[in-house]
Amino acid sequence: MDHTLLVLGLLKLQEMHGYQLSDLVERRLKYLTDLKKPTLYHILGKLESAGDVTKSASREGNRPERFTYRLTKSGTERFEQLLRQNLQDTHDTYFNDDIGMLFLSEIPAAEARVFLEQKRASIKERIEHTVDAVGKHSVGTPPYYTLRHHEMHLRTELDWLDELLAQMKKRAVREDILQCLGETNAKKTRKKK
Amino acid sequence: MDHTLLVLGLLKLQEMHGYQLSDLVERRLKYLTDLKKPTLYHILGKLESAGDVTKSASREGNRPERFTYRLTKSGTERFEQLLRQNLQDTHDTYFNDDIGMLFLSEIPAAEARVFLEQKRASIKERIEHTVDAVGKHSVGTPPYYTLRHHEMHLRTELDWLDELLAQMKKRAVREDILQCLGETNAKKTRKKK
DNA sequence: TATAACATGTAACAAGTTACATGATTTC
DNA sequence: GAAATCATGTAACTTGTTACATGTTATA
Repeated sequence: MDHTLLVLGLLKLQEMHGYQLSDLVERRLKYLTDLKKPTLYHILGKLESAGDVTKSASREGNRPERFTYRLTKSGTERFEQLLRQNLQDTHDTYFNDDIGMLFLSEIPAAEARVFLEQKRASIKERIEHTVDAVGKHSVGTPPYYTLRHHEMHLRTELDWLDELLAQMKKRAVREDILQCLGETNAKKTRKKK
Repeated sequence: MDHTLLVLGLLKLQEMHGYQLSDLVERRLKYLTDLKKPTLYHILGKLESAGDVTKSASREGNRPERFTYRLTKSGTERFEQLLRQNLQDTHDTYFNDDIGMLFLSEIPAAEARVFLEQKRASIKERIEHTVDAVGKHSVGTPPYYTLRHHEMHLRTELDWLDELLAQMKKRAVREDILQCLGETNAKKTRKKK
């Protein structure tokens, strides 16, 4: 994940201290990434030693000291470069669910159905939360678009599960995974080039 | 990613040597994960010292030695436990694209449109490849379901990009990202609990 | 005869996680 | 007076990546 880009981008919008950044990510952007506090502080430390951000201390009363991070010129350049890179790259997305699904025929069909139904219910719940969040944003803002993105993929997840469950009612999931995956034991068929 | 589950599962289907496993993953399952050879050998090493697989050497002629890995009883148990865990867990999926999208208004609209059009083209290509691959599998096999899953998400990606591009023609992407994300600078509104 | 495929790894590094450590202030 | 929130980090660990190292055999 492009955590460095995220941190640079947020600091470009506004200077912030670490906790504030972390809070923003954990509350408002948790559908985007799961950046943990120690990872964030680690990134901030690296950005600082690279000269992309500056750190200035301030204290209110007797509270712990706060360090406000501010983008430097080099940080702004770095941000723009990483942003263009991110927008140009094609990112593969992998679903951890698929790994389990690949071996679905290794457990009894009845048990599998229970798991899938549970998954379905939990996705339905998430969709509702996401729809609520989308409704709070006005069309045309970047957070709206990314939230909408998230919502669309959750709906696809639901559609896929429904397709799978419907087909499981008609036929069992077949067990010959390896054969389906093609020749693996036999000498590979040379690709005629 | 649940790479350990994947390796255990494949070895449960058939004993294999490292290169064979790696080849299978890279050729047939590259839509599922991007497991690299050194990572695979590392996982095999750990499984071996945990007693989940056994390693037996064999040699054909003067070729480099091959080590065939075979699941042990404890490995089979471990597999079943990890599989049930995977099927029950709700996995968050994050899209690296979203991080760039969040800052779309930080570059000129015309440039952004070019990037998005490129992304659209590359996704269209992938869909075609995936449809081809789906067609080669028969319905009811696990690889069919996971490939179909992949295809559906790619189509959603295309739909989303089209929605975004259509709206960008009507209105500019707004720049007030922080305001959209809510109060960050002001004292947080305490949630009334 | 060169390159692709077969076959296995190590070493150094980068990224990220979990648990721990510390201490103040505000709200219930 | 306890719990949540504010605020910052470190240390140890896990996971994964890139580059390197080595050598054989089959195909173009």
